[in-house]
Amino acid sequence: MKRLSRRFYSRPTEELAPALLGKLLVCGDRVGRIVETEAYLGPADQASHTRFGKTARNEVMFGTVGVAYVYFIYGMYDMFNVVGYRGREAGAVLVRALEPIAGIGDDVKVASGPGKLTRAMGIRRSAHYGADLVTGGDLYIAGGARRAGAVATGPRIGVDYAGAWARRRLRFWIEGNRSVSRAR
DNA sequence: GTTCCGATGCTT
DNA sequence: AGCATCGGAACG
Repeated sequence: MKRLSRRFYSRPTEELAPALLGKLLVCGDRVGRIVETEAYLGPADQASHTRFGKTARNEVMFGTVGVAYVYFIYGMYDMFNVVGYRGREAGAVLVRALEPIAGIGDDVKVASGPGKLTRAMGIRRSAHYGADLVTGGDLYIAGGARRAGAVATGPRIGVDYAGAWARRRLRFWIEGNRSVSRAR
């Protein structure tokens, strides 16, 4: 499978997030189709980890695009993002759900949610923080074989603290796909 | 169907 | 103290 290029990630996350739908996330011999994403922008975005500027946790969001931003939350979940933005900005796309393709069983629920998919795929902050998806390593994104369905949009999940930014339609999913996470 | 809660540890 | 979550319990 062919890795997506650096150029693919060099665009605003609100464009990158829907473009990733239907692509294949690969970690070793495990594969899932991306069916749900969220765009997180630069420091103006009050829901983004970039909103406090560059810190030890989020520094890769300000660095090379096409690199993994993996963070640990709620004491038990790793979340997988890929860095993307255009020009002198910052940002990343959170992958929220995968359709199982290979190596993770065929239970629809196993990768339906951002905390669950990292467990299913074996993605960990300790192993993959800052990993370059373009040049090498076990973790990457490849073009999908099938065409994705229609793209639906809605507010991002779990960011109600972010005021008007919480209401922007920066969540994207493949309409009707059974692996899309249920909103809370 | 809904709402609430605890788990568990890093970040600000 | 709060968190880009989740599964289960309680309730209606």
